[in-house]
Amino acid sequence: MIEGADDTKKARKPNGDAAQWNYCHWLMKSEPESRIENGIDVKFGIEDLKSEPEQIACWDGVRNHQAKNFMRDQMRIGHKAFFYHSNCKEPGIAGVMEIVKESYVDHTQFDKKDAHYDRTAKEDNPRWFMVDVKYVRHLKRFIPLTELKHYHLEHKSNGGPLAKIALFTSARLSVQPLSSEEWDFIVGLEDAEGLK
DNA sequence: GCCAACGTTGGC
DNA sequence: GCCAACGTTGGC
Repeated sequence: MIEGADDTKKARKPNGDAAQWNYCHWLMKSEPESRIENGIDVKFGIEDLKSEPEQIACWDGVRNHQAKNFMRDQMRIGHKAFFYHSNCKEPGIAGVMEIVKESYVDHTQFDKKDAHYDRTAKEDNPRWFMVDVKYVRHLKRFIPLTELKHYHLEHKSNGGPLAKIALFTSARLSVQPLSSEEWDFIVGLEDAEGLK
């Protein structure tokens, strides 16, 4: 069978919204600084991903249905994602990773010792899914949230690729889609000088 | 540490 | 199915 041939199920769109786009660029948030949740440190920054065997890790712990649906229904092998550092001293985009395994059951939902244990999840009817990501590279420079916000506000007023970026229009979503225009604009920033 | 924004829960 | 109360996210 051809890879991804059973797309009827995986590619179905929420609410049958015909206007929904199928994305192939993503932004995924993780916390690079130590924080204890349910007695467990949830720290996982881009350096932690880089240190993993083969620089691959499962993106576990997502406990929001919209974020999960993006991973389960739309993320495909080869898609690129920004590694975003959240809830830290300097929030922003640190680097690029690649999806290397499509969605499968997030085992941590059944693990009482995990920070994101979900007592309502049942083994025969899992609620949460994850993908595997591989470190690709750091951006040539860290792109701080403040800079992205600057362009977002400017583009909202005068037009531009970041006018509707989910980072600000769906700020709390931990797995976000980006249009190709948004992606390209942000990648282009690494060669520009940061804002003073 | 504060708290605004927003997602989830549960009573009715 | 509404919506108030509550919980979480995440910038500041």
